[in-house]
Amino acid sequence: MLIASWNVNSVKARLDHLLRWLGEAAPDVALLQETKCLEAAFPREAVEDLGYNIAVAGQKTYNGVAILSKRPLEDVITALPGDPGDDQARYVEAVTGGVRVASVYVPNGQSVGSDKYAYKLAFLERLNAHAQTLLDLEEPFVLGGDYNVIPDPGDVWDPASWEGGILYTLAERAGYRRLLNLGLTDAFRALSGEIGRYTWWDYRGGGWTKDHGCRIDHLLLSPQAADMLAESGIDKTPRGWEKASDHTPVWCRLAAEDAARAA
DNA sequence: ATGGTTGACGATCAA
Repeated sequence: MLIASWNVNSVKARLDHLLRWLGEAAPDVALLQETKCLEAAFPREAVEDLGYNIAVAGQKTYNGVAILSKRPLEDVITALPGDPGDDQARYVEAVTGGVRVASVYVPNGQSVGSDKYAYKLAFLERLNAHAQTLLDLEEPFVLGGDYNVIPDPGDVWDPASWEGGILYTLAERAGYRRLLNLGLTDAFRALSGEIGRYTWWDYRGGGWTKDHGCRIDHLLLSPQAADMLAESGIDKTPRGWEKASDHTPVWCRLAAEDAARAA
């Protein structure tokens, strides 16, 4: 089972890229972030024509997440538990092919100390609480998405210049690290010790051309999913396409025989 | 140069 995550930065602006990538990479499950449209405006038909079922948490202009799966989607929830007053579309979860998956768009946080920064840290705490609830089920699950957190110095092109800045403060990294401490596995890091592998390059300042990037998109696996982890990687290809998203897909493969057993 | 670029939307806001 091939599971991928991609912040598309507008599903409508990126529809041709999305369809091309779905055709070429052919993930069984695709977790999308920053779709930037209401559920009714999601290009459902074009995606369904490629054989995908769809679950959406939509919002106009900002945020928006989706799950695409070649298998049926069950037990869909469209908000991260823990704050009924939170109306931002940043979380959708479903069970598909015997694996629970979630598409997560952690807030960017804008600037350290801002209201948005506080919201980001609170969101990470809620994600920790929900992850613990899911861990108690002792089932395979994958929480994939744009975490907007650089975990370690090897995950950013110039750690010294990023020190203490947004995406890389000790508080953000601690909020992310607590997820690992609960028992989740970073699929990429579990199989690769490579530093300098990135998933996001800022549009500003020619980041892509200079490879000034950060690794902020992650697939976090429950122990039962990590036991099936066979392969993982970062697919830089779509970032090089004309009018690209500023993010590129990350993916992992869970061993088919074990995934079938779990189903 | 408190900078740079992109998307949604239609003046700025968010990233």
